Amino acid sequence: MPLVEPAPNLSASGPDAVERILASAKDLFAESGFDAVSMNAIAERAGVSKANVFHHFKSKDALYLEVLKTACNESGSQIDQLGNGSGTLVERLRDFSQLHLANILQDEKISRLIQRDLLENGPQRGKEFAEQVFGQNFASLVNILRTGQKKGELRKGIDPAMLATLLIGADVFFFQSREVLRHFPDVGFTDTPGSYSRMLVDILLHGILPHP
Amino acid sequence: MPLVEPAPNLSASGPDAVERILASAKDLFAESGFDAVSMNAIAERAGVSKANVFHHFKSKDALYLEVLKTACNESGSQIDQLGNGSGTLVERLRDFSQLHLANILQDEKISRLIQRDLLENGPQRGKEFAEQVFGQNFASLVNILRTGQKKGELRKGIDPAMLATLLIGADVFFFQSREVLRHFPDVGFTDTPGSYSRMLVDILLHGILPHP
DNA sequence: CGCAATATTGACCGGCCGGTCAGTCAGTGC
DNA sequence: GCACTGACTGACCGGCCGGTCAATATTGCG
Repeated sequence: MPLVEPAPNLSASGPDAVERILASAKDLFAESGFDAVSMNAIAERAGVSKANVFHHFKSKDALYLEVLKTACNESGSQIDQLGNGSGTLVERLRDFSQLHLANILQDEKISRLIQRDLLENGPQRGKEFAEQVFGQNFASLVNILRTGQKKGELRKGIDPAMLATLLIGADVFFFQSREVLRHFPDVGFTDTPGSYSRMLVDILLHGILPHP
Repeated sequence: MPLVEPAPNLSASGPDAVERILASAKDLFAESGFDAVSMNAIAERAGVSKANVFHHFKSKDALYLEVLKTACNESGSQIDQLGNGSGTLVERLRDFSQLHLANILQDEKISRLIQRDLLENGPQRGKEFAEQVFGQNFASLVNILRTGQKKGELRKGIDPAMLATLLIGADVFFFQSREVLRHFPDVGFTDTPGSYSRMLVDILLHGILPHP
């Protein structure tokens, strides 16, 4: 694919070469995917020679995995504050929804990278992500919901895992489909994630039927 | 006389070579993405020579666009029945949710293909898809919701476009995240899309708070 | 049948790919 | 000065890439 890249924003000097290589690789992999990015391109963007990239990372796969690993760590540490929330379940849901969407949008590159990797590496990678990256966060979200449900703050018929899936899925879908949604004349929330999040929680809390 | 090719599931004879090429390309592009698939691989899978592929399609891009075009047509014609639904808005929502998810899951390849293309071709492709593929379906879904709202079947504060986004997004997220969700011990609906769909509509209709 | 149009092919091209290698260079301890 | 180390480089490799082409098989039609 052509995909002309803009000016290589990473100049030759600056942080360590290794960091520059990792940053370039993250950007390029997130933009265009593993196969579409050449080691040459990564080296050029980082301002080093291709051979130097191979000096620091023993193969393209190793570099990719390193990029993915750091991306996952960054992504994972973001939502740790989730458990700290106090107040009613409703308040915590509002906070979570807002914070979660903001985190996704904040580092687009990481989100795209993970999304792309899941798409390309199928079920096996799905399992790895589930167990090593998202598992804890999802489980703790489910636990919060389940506790709230036992205290009567949540309707009995609700499956907490289903609700958690919906909360996360709505944000992920918003992120990845923004460029499509933007062109639907009926959609007015593409550029105001805050209002999207508010409407989401409102619907989840009260439903869409009249006379709540 | 092309002797019988060993492994590929599409043997040499059968439908026209063009159709075999399109089918192979669709499978491979959906599996691995544009850049990761070589014309040689497509040709082998289709049981023809690479040169023959170039005889029928003037370039790799042209072949890809053709695949995408047919995939979009298939995908688009599926949801046409949406407008036919009669009965209350609630019934129509149930039907739509069930049908929509089933359609996504039915031809996984098409879904993956479109998802991948949106990821790789950015905003420009997003606009094309919005205008040429999904626009009508989305607009008609929004119209159904808006009409129901005017008749009082839908709470007043609800944004119909938001609800439509949520309906579609929940299904899309379910499809693309199944391989992750499957490994969360709390999640029990990964292999029963019907129950997912039911729970989704239930939450959307009645909300999650007690005493509806 | 003959004959043109089409379908199909293997051989081939320049170019880029991931990766290797011999070697340069700056720093450091002795 | 000297030996050693690790960062770094340009040149190079075999192999595959998308794409071309002349030649051949196959078909359809008068």
